Amino acid sequence: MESVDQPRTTSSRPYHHGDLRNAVIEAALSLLKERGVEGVTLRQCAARAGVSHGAPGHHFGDLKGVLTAIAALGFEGQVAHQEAALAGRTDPVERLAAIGGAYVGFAVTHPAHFSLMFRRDRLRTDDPAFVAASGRAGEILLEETYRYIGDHPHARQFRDMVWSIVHGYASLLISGQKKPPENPEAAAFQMQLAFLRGFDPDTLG
Amino acid sequence: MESVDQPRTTSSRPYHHGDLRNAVIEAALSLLKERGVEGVTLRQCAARAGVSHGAPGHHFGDLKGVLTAIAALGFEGQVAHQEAALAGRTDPVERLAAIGGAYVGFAVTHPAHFSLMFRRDRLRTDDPAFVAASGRAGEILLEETYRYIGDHPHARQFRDMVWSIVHGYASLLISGQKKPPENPEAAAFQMQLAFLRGFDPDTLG
DNA sequence: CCATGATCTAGACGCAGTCTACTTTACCGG
DNA sequence: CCGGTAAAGTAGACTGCGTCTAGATCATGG
Repeated sequence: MESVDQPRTTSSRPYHHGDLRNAVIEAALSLLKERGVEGVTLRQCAARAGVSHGAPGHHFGDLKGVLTAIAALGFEGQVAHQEAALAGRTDPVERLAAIGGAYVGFAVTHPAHFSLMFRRDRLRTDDPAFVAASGRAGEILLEETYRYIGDHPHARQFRDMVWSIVHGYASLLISGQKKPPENPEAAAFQMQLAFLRGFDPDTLG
Repeated sequence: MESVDQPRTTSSRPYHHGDLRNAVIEAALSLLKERGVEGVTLRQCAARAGVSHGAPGHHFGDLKGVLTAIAALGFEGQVAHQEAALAGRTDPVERLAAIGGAYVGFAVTHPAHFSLMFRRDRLRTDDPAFVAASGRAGEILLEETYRYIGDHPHARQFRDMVWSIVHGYASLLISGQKKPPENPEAAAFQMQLAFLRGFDPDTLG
């Protein structure tokens, strides 16, 4: 049981790491899971990757660079989770509800990662990879909205309502403001289903 | 134009401040507004209050204590804003929509303060004042929900939907995920109104 | 009037981000 | 094959932070 915070070995380690960028990201992800957003530091990432404290800077510029990179991975993971939840479903209502359920499911399963994704102050929000990943997350919701209500004049407004509900629900659970049910993903799925069945989009305007 | 980060004067300042607790809170609030949550530090609070860097600790224990105190003030301010929005309104639908609008209005007007209120990692969430203030914020929403749908079997579930929508909308605006409309409070009011008019609570269950 | 406790100061410690100068090494054109 | 150049990594310094400690100051009640 060796301490994971120390360099692997001081002897016979090559001067160049070889794949430091990925090693730092790996370290950042483990720190994020174990210690939350504030626990991700450049020096700890360097230690876990077995390099000097300044090394990560050459690949990411600064801490924001690292956090932005793993935030983008967060959006990708969330989208992947959503796409998995869609698999095999054909009913547009169920698909939209499944998207929402997966949104919340990802959030409660990876609370620190989810939080980071919306921590504007800690991210470089104009980073191309981040923009692409977060943009895709919004698109998948819009696509399923169109599948549900077609070319409705207020489709975007409707999407924003759906988005607000699931994002708000996830945020309230994570912040401890609302106590989580046994199965948050299923609860979110049901809530979304209830909303879709009970709400008439033609009311918008 | 003297720097506000420095002690007021080093000469003729009494050894004891007299009202340091309030001075620190005042300093913390200004730092929060100017520099965001991460900009609120014990040392900066001390400097703005004109005392030594260790002095705030005697009144708040640690940084979490200061942040918790101003987070509680945040909930109180939000509730006050909501109650002001209720003034003169009698229609239960409009009242509930106004609560939601004020919820979002407070958030976009005081984004850093709003963010802090839900930053569990930076707060002592079992602090009595914090518990009371945040609890009151949930109650006012529940009260207006009851006024709207009466003693409905799924009143709490309905409240959670309303809460999720406004909280999610506010969060998406603040995190920059959704671009804000001209008047966010009015937009939230309208969205809430649309939701209440278009959604049938009896669908729940 | 004085002792006691609350309040405040000042210094130290460790950890953080970031900057700089320097070392090591990969690689590419000749 | 070789040498120069740029990338990658090291090590130290600097500042700011939270927090702890020992000591100074002062208000207050007995």
